[in-house]
Amino acid sequence: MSPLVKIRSERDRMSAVERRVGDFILENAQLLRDYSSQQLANALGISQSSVVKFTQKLGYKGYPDLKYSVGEAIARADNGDAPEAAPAAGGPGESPAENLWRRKSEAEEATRLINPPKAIRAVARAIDQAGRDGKVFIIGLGEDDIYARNFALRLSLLGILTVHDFDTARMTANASAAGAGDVLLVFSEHGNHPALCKISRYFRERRGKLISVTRHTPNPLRTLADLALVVSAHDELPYIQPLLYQSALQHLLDGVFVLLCEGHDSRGATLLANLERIQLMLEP
Amino acid sequence: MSPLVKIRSERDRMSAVERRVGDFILENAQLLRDYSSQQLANALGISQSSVVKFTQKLGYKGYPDLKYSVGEAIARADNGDAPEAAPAAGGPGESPAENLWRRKSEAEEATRLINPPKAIRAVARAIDQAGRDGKVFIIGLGEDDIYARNFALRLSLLGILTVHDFDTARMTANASAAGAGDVLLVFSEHGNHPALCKISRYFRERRGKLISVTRHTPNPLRTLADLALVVSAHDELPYIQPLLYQSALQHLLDGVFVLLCEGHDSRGATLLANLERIQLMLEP
DNA sequence: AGTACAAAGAATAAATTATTGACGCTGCCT
DNA sequence: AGGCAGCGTCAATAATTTATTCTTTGTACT
Repeated sequence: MSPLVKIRSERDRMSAVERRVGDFILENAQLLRDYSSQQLANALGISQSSVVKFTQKLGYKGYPDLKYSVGEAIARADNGDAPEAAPAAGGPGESPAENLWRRKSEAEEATRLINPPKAIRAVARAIDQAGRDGKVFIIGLGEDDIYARNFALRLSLLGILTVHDFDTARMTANASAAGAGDVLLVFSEHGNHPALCKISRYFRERRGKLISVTRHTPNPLRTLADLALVVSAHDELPYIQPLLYQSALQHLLDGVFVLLCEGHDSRGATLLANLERIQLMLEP
Repeated sequence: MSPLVKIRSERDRMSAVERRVGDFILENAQLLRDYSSQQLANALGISQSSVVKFTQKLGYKGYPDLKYSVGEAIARADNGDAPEAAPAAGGPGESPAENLWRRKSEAEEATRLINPPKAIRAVARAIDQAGRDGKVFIIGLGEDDIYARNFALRLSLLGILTVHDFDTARMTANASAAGAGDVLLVFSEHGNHPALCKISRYFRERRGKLISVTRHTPNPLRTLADLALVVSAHDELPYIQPLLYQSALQHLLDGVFVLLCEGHDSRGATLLANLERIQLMLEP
């Protein structure tokens, strides 16, 4: 039980000196942090031993024990978010860094909301499957290439064969090698690049599984896809929005990645081995 | 600032004994309540004075001060209401997604802690300057290439001329074209790739400004650099740690990027124009 | 090799905390 | 009224805990 509540409840049964101690703590709980039992006694003009006895009567082992509990109580009272609650929605005192962080969190949460765990698991399963009996194709253009490249690297570290392209010509060529059991991951923020759509359609004709990663808008690519991951990220500032998009997308992909890792021990082992090998190569 | 986060953020820089103390506290924070500094020392088989020094290095007045802060942190963590129902951080009731999100936040916060705003501003200024009267060279190998590439793209969108390489040969060649007023951004998680160090040294000889982006460890690259950005991210799971690293690093770079954008209206205009042009190109 | 420096521990000083015993007060019983 | 039991307070002091100093050890850098 909170020491503050305890003090209040016992207050009536206390002696005069004890009551003074109790009242002081109730009113100056936050000061207690820097008070020794002696200082507290001085502040009240009483003896140090009275302070200690007070704490013991309340059931604590001694003064430091009570002090610790009061600290907990205070921390619990201002429910942790004091630093966050104050500069809440775009307050003026908010630093740019904190603001950015908050916006990112919002985007990530929004994105998490529109991608049910079921969908994410389905994507992970599909990729896992393709990693066993097939290939994983990945494509993204422009900025999307960055995300595609990133994810492709992660997958190869897991021992999943990935074919990563960043132009439509090559991917068109590669796609002709695709068949059932393969997966194509298309990264396209707006989901309406004609060439990508064309490739996607072609890929589906060859009975491959299509996974799209786009904004949460109605768009042709997403419509084509067997499985669709969608991202939500908005900001009025043109230089902020891409950051949010990336963050939310990254978080989404990380979720898939973790599922892949946790699915099978063998994957984890492969990853570890690969990481070590790379480490060695980079630090001779 | 939560002592637990602080410990995590400093972990890289700690000596072996200090790290043991830190890890013990991170793992047994709730036990600390009943431990004196001597008992803690015994539990770890080290001297009591080492424990005290540990607390002081972290910026606390002494052991009791740290202990009090840890108490607060724990109290804040289990949000006051459900004392036992919701077990502390990392409990089994927590979904993987939420857990990952929390770990990321911690890494980002720790990273923010160890990079003072002043340092970030200095980096932004240096890049901005180079964007006007010079060139910005960027290099990263392996996974670091992803981050380097990402940032390079962002810079070019801002109208800053960037030379991005992902192998040492090319960069070596390019570096010979460097001079005063130029900036080299080196991405290297562990900061001890010999070739990168060599290039960096060479670049500095040519009077260019060197900016390193590494883990928060003492490492050669960071030592060489005029300006150093550092990242803190840890997890016992080998497949989680890279995600945290990336997240924290990304957040750091985003901070720089935002500063660059906000510094001058002209940059914002360039960005806008570029985004539009790209948009058109991708969606004819 | 030699020096400089940092880190850890042992010893010890300082501080804080807990206990003891003395003193005084109040209330109550004879 | 006198005396005594019980409680509360405090000063003194014992015990514990914490902080500092100093020495040793190991390590990195000439």
